[in-house]
Amino acid sequence: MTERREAVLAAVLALLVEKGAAALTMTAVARSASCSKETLYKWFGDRDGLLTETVRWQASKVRAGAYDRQHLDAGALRESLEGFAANWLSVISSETSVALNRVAIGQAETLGGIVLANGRFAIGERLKGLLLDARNARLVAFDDAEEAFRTFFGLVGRDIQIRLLLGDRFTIDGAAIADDARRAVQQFLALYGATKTPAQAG
Amino acid sequence: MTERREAVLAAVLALLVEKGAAALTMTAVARSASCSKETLYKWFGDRDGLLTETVRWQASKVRAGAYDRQHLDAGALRESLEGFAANWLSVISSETSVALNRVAIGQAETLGGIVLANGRFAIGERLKGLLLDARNARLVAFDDAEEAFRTFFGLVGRDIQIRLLLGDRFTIDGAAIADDARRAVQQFLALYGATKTPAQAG
DNA sequence: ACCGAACCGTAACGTACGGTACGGTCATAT
DNA sequence: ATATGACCGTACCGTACGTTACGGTTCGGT
Repeated sequence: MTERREAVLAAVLALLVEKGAAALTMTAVARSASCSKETLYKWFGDRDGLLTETVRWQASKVRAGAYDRQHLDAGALRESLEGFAANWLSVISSETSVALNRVAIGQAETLGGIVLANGRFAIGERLKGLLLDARNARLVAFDDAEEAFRTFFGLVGRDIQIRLLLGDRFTIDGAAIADDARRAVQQFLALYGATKTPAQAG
Repeated sequence: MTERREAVLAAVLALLVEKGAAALTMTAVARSASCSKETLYKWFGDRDGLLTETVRWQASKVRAGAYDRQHLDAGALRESLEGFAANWLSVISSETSVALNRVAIGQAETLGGIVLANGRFAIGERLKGLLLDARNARLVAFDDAEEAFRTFFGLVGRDIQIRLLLGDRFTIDGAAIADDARRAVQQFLALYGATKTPAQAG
């Protein structure tokens, strides 16, 4: 991935965020990236290839949220879960993510799988690892890690992503994300925590 | 709303579900509905009007899930919540809803608001009514009905809608919906129920 | 100095689609 | 019987966009 290539993809992303998918014409990309259309086609094949490359590139930047596998006690678990939750919330509420998910949904056949693999399923695998470790440490109890993760996913994301995708003006700043993450983890541990925590939440 | 009009909107919906938004050309609609393009433009103004009308029409069909306000005890509450949950799950997992949400997301400026108003916010208002009644009856405890509803929303929907929107092949039959609804309500009541229910779930 | 590759800017091409126009048909009303 | 109007099918128009082609420029290698 050369630097010039990344500049082009960054231009695609910027256009997507600012003007929406409809305005993302090859001409607009070429002008915005100060490159010729011929170069775009030589590098990316066609419009679909350019979009695919952009989605992949952005997805590769989102990777984050590994947790510390050492000494997993209740506090470390909570902290790791909150880290996952806050990171995930900041991703899905970012303008970039919203714009990219919009185009991926518009071309679910070709792009949806990429976004799913790098988003929902990537975080699922990482989080399930944490959950299984936590279960081994008798910190949580569940039968099915996948189901436990899906509940966590729901408690964290709630209605945020669909509202943003559907155009609801909706700003959520860092403090709100931190609060949301804490609440979601609190609720998750109330449901799955092996140590009895008060069921009251919200 | 005349019958012929509905037939046209039904054709739009069918095209949307079968072929996707990209194949939804005015010519295709006219052919599929066995009407002329001129009629389409006379009736609906332009393509956007046709889409808007279709979204509105479908939204008007989704209204459901009023609950029985009489004698709200723990059993009736659980039953009503499960009814909401199952209804909501069946809606968002239907091919029609997926297709319609896809186009609405693709045109979030014009269509997203309609879908939000008739989906997320409509069910929110109805469910908050139930939750407030339940709180009056000392069946649940929360400070903010909106927040409680959003948690319910997350526990019910989890990752289903985003996965379907992004093209994940994902069938969920009536039995699975019923199971999911029961689990979600169980978890919700574990978090918000005033009567102490076992926090164990999943 | 010169070559070739890569690239830029722009023009051009083909096509597909939104929107309009028009002739023909059928039903209803007078 | 005839007129009116709604509607169908199709042809047509203008435009926008994906894609290709081409002339000019820059730049590293020899």
